[in-house]
Amino acid sequence: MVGAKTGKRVTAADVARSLGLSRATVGFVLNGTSGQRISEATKERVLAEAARLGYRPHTAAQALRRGSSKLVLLVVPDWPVEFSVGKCVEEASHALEEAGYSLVTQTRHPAGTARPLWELLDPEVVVGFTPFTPDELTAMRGCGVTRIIPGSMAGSAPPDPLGLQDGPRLQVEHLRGRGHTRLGFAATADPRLAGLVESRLRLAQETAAAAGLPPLVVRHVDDHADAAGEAVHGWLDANVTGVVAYNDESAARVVRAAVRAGHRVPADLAVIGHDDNPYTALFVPSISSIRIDYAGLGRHLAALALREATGRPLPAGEADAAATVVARESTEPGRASRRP
Amino acid sequence: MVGAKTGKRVTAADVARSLGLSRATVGFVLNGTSGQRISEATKERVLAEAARLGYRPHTAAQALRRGSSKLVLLVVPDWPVEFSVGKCVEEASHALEEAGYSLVTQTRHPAGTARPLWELLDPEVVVGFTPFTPDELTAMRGCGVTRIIPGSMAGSAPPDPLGLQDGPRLQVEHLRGRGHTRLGFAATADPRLAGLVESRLRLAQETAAAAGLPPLVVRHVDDHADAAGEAVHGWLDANVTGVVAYNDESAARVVRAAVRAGHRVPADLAVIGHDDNPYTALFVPSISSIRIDYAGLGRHLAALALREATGRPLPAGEADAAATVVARESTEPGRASRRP
DNA sequence: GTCGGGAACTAGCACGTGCAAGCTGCCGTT
DNA sequence: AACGGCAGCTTGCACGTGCTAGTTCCCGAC
Repeated sequence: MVGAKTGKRVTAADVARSLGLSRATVGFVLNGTSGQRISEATKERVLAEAARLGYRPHTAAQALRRGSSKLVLLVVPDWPVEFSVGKCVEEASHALEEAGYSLVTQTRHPAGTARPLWELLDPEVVVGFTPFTPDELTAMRGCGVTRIIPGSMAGSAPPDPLGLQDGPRLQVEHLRGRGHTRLGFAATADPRLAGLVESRLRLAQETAAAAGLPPLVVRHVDDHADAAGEAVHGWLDANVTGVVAYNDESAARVVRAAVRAGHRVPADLAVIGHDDNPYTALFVPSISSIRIDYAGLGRHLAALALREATGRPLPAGEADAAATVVARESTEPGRASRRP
Repeated sequence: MVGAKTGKRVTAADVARSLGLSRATVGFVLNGTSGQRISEATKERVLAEAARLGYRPHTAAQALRRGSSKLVLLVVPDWPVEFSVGKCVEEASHALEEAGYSLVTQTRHPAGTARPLWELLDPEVVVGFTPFTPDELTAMRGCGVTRIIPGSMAGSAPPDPLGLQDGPRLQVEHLRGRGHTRLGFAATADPRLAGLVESRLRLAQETAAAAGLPPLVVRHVDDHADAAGEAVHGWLDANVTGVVAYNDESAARVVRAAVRAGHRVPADLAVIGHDDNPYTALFVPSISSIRIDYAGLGRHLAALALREATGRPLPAGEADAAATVVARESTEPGRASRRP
């Protein structure tokens, strides 16, 4: 920290000069370059002096010299980002750090007026929570970004390697396992979430179709004051007994409307949410949900990025437990189907 | 885009070689360097060829050469980040872009295991939504970051230049203007929000004290199932007639509990929230709140950062309208104070 | 003719780093 | 004594850019 006084940056040359060594030696020690013969005494002197002067490698110079920025860019959608996503990011950057990489996140805005960060950070890998549009892909390629996750749709790789598609599948299978065959889907009308709603609905429909169930009856639960009440009414009229909700908030709207209308949850209508919002456990009845293992997802994302950047293979058996069902009262099987 | 085929980066030297010019000329044209005599024809040729080859300046090389990264780092707290904060970021990065700067955001995690970005991006300015801890400040200084907003507490500058402190002040003044003198404060028990709750409460208490009002009666509204109900009861027992809520969710809990207990809002208890969540308008009664002009806040942050980085002064009269009261039914004055 | 002067452009350094290739002793072997 | 080998270091280039200090060339003035 001594050099900090001057305001000038402390370079490796400063360390070398201060010790009467050459810059190369200092570089070898600081990088731990293999195939070099440096005496233990010199190594220690260099490290001590670097610490004393408060040396910090100049990232730009490193990036220039080695041609790679050691950066991974994570593009986060413009959803209401809950704590859990933060956890995912935290975990991912921690895992990347161990490999010498750093994570920068950018929120993708619908307006999209701001210049994307991949233009100026030239990251080695760009990771998106959701697939990129063709426009974005060509833009990235034009900026020299070649490693992109999820990969181009040209390959036959599954479009969603992040385990996010497991949620809707688990919701449907959970209800089916509880004996429900006619299902509803509770959607939100928030336009900002339209893409995600669409995506989750599609996955749910696919799962239902694959299981031989009829298509889910879709209702919006928040486009006007009593939307949820009408939705519940509509579902019961259509003999729907189980509702897959877009997320926990939608699920809560359904549960509240059903209870207020004098129906029993889950006896008349079972409901399962998504995201395992802390509040779901507090409801009466408590609401079943899908818990995403965001920490695990973060590690998985980091592993994917590292494989892309360094070629190191994925650690085995990590991605499977990304989503799990948290069964609570709102889908409890034991409750007899009776009206008060 | 022609050069993109090779996979190699297109440099200014490539453009120069392709035109039979020197690299310096190309540099002058691309940077619009003043004090240089370049013929109009050459300028056009250079620009056209650069575009044709898909030239993109190497950011790391630029940063190395000019010694500045043209980056501004925005440190966002680990709150549940709503859409509105995204809007703020979007607006700020747009404003910075016009000055040639770019915005990178980092979410500050409580665990803090990940290495902070200011170490490796060396941004010219670091902007925080909330003041930095002394530890963070010294860490930044050690990394060569000298321009920090909010500035060090050593100076007597107001600790919150971001206009965020206006919210609690406006809440108290709004209720006082409606004739309420004994006020309550509805806090959340979420430990992750403790710092922010503390901050808003302190500002509210200061405003109340300055206005000659007694201290606000603080109650948590979500630390157990009927916390809000008990809070309402407690407030009414203490002759509280107006409640300042930490945020809109707290406000909603208070309103719901009050209505369920048969009280009138706002006649028996007026409530004002904070953040102007879209749902507040949908409640019955609709809930008054504080609207933060996030777009304006973003522009203000950008202006602050630019002043710090370039010395250009702040555009006048921007920061004043950061927070405004949105008056709705939950604080409506006309409703006579009567019980049914 | 030559000479000043300006328009138009170029040579080349510096930024801080990573690393390939080379250089200097010293020691053991023949 | 000559020599090979090796530990331990150094010299020096390259990365792509911004910019200062030139250089060349042409044209008009004397």
